[in-house]
Amino acid sequence: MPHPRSYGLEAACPVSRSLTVLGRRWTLLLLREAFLGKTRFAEFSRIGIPSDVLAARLQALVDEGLFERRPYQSDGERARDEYVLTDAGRSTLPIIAALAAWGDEHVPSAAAEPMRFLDGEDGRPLTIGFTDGAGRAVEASDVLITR
Amino acid sequence: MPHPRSYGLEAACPVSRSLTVLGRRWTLLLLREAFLGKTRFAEFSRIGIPSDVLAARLQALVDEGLFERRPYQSDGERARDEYVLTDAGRSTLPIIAALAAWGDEHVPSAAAEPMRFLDGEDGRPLTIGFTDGAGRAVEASDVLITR
DNA sequence: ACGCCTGACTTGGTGAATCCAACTTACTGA
DNA sequence: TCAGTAAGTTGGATTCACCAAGTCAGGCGT
Repeated sequence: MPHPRSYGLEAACPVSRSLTVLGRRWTLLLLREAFLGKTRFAEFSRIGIPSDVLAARLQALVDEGLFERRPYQSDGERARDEYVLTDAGRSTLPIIAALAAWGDEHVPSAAAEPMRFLDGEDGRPLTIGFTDGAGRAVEASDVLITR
Repeated sequence: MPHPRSYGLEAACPVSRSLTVLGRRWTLLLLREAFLGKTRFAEFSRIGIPSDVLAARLQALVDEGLFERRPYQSDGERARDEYVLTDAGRSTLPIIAALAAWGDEHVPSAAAEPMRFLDGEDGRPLTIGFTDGAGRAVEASDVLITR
């Protein structure tokens, strides 16, 4: 069973469906590492995840189409696989950004290293938030949710 | 111990700190329900969470300042407590919105009921995404992350 | 007054997910 | 040939989540 103890891929609520794929322990941190450029098993391993769990998560992320497993060879080393983000994987960036913004604001830490998001073309700092149809930002406190 | 088997409230990475508070099973779904207006134990219970886990999560959310527990009495019923979002709790809305958007886009379901976010003043539909300092939207595919 | 009902939990036992240490496999470079 | 490293796998312990059942308090019908 690929998703035991999950909310189900067929749930009506899209938050439940997302969490079925992304909600298990370590999964979102692996995506964060991938956005920071990590691709190999040993690199992901450094965040402290047990190696058996890492193997299981990487397999699941490949199966679900968030990571692509590719043969890789740097010279002088033997061939092995690397894990790179697919389009579906890359499109989780707003989730990572929203988590980072909330953590920076609401869970202070002496060791905090704030995470920054920049425009790829001109390097302007970016923030995550709500925008209307014309591309204008709207304060989160002014937003209503409807099912 | 309030956060066993977590990434730690003192982690340098804000994503890890957020997930220490928000990452356990059911927690983000309880926030979603709160945004949809639910406040009482029995209402939260309807999403399928075991009652012992619900009691533990509500207590943790109150302790961490995301929910406020308030005495509540509707006429003809006895007094009981309701759980309402604090400012810190309300500011998780971008996380919920990002999860909802990804789920709607990447985890299709026959039973899907898309989630909508509206401007509280004029009802315009809103989307979650990156904006620059001037409040203009930037495509997620053009965004760089830096540690 | 008495028992019943409902909401909000608590308890005990079970299974699943995670953790940890140790082991394996495949290749490489000395 | 031998040590070293990357990428796993395996076995056993621990923590977490699940489920059914029980508790407790206040209100209501009779």
